[in-house]
Amino acid sequence: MTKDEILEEAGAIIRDEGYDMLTISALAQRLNVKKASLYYHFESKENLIDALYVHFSQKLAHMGFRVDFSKDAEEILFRTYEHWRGIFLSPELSSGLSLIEQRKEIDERAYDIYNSLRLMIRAQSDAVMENLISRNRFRNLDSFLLGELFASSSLVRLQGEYTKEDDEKFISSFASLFST
Amino acid sequence: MTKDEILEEAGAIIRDEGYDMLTISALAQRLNVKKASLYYHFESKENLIDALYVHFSQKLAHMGFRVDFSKDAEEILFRTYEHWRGIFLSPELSSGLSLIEQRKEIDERAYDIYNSLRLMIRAQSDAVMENLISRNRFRNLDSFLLGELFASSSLVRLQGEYTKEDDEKFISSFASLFST
Amino acid sequence: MTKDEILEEAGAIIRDEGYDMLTISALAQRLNVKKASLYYHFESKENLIDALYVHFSQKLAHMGFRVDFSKDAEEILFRTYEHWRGIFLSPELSSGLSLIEQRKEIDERAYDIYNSLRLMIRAQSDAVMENLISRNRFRNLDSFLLGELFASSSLVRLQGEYTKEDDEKFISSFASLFST
Amino acid sequence: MTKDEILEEAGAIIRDEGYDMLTISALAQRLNVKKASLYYHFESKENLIDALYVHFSQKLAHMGFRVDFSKDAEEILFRTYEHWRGIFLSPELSSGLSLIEQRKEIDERAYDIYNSLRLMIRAQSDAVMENLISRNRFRNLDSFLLGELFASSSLVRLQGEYTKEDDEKFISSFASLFST
DNA sequence: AATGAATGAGGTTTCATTCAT
DNA sequence: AATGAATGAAACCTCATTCAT
Repeated sequence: MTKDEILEEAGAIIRDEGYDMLTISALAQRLNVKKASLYYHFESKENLIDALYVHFSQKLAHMGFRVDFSKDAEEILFRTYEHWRGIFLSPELSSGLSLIEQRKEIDERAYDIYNSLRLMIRAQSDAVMENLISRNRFRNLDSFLLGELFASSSLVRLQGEYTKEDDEKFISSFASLFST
Repeated sequence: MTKDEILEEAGAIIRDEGYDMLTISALAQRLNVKKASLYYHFESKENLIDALYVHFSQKLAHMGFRVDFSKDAEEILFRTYEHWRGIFLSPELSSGLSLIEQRKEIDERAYDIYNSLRLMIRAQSDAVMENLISRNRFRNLDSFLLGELFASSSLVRLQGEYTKEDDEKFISSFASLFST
Repeated sequence: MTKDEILEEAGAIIRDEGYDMLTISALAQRLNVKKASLYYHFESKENLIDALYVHFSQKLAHMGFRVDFSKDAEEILFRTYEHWRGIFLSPELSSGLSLIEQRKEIDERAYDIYNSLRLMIRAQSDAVMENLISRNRFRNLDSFLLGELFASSSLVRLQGEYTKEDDEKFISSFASLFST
Repeated sequence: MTKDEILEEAGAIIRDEGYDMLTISALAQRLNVKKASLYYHFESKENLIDALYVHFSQKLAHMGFRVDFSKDAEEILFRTYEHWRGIFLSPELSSGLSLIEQRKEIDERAYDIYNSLRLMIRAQSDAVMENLISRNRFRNLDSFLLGELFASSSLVRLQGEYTKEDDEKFISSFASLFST
């Protein structure tokens, strides 16, 4: 049993059953290990949770963002959205996001990560808008405003339950709204 | 001590310290009452939490929405946003929102309320957009799309830490982007 | 079950089995009570131990000292010694003394009580010597020195295992050594 | 790491933090070694504690007692006292004494050592008194009683916090009290 | 309407110990 | 000679709950 395996399982509990259900007992049981064994790897539960934040934080930081800007506007928006969707739905990251979501109002560590994720998405959205405008695919509008509109709408969609079709319709509408 | 006082204090704990810190002991202590006394008012903790959801749900339902559509577009958007802001920041509702936020991925009751709040905001946003378009204050665009853009951006803003000035700048930009 | 009963039993464990054997589990078992019940009466184990020191301290303070100085020297010394013996052997106080003995080098609370007990005995010893000298029953010697000799010898005896006969022989020898 | 180093450190824990704080974990930590390593040197904790008693016992046995009886009474008493003081204050022995002190009422091994130490001091005290009397430096009094008085007073002093000056004053008073 | 007293279950953590390496 | 990894038992403590008063 490695630290990472423990963290992965801890994340799964938080995602599936809620932060308050993450107990050392439950964690040990799911890992087929005795409670005391966990204390060989982590000094305390608090310590483990801390590692959980760091773990997720690092994974997030490793999510590179590359978009092929030679495609048309709708395609670019779609790929951007898909990139973010990949973050929110990846089994690797979903548990971290669930932790953040549940704790962001309570725990500063969670809030900080939540914030930096939000800012990252916003920055990428802004960059895409600027590019689309500079390449004349979008009309010459306030790229900062478009960035916020696209980022926020995407964020809300990613946290809700939308069908892929509906997402596509939204992106297509968004693209045509601002296209040249 | 009334049921409402208990619920209010329970909400405060959830908002200030987190859902997992809502314990009968903590609640009793904050109310200067003995633990056993709480069982006179609520059959169980589960019961109390249930009442908490109902309590918040009812308060939400009582938030009427009236906008004076004779004003100009920016003013209408601003008042709409302020209405939502009132919900998110009111001391009465903030603890309920915190509960919803923390539990919406775990507890169906929370998810349902979260969803209906989201849909309510969305519906109001749509209605405003339709009205602005029908009154020729906004160009004849897809009201459903504009509704989503405004609602989502507002939602994200309301959950983050934006200054009033920044909010105003956003609304003004939004208005001028789609104005006739 | 009262606080005093708990403290009494806790003292018994310390006396009979040692300070390190005073556990909440053992205590509950001896009291025919569940562990959790003890936490209704004391916030924590530390808290309970604190109460134990106070409990013993108060009992000590209530030990009045009265000697009839009309008797002869040997009788007075003997009664004084018996008074101290009463402290060390009384079932009520013995457990407290055992706690003090075991912890006086480690725990300041214990050291303070130990010290005040030692000083009390010394002060009574001094007073007896002064009286015996002033009444011409003892020769005109350094009462302060005699006080220390009698107090120290008594203290050592009370902590060891001496027979009553041996104690009496000691006191009689001591009396005749300094008598007029 | 040798057995002796382990015992030394174990003694230090007992002296500084108390018998109940002597744990394998704490011991390993202070020795910058992993817990499991200690089991290479000692079969069990009980075993180690046993060794601790033996260790101390042997050290005690090696404390030779020699006094130059050609000196005057005060000097002889002083040297005797200093010899005992050396035992109680030596860094080598202090931790063993602390162990004995804490456990003498609980653990027979501790009680036996405590007793033999007490008897050794008493025997030495008696011998000194006999010698002083036989050499006419002390009056012809009950050497057995004087032995007890000096031994007990010294013992109490050595366990308390007396200044060197005060000790000297006591010895000088004691000497003049019984001198020819 | 409130509480004193108790409890079973389960929480986090520490303990001494083992064993393969 | 030492350690990484694990564990059963037991430590302290908190939880929601009950019930007679």
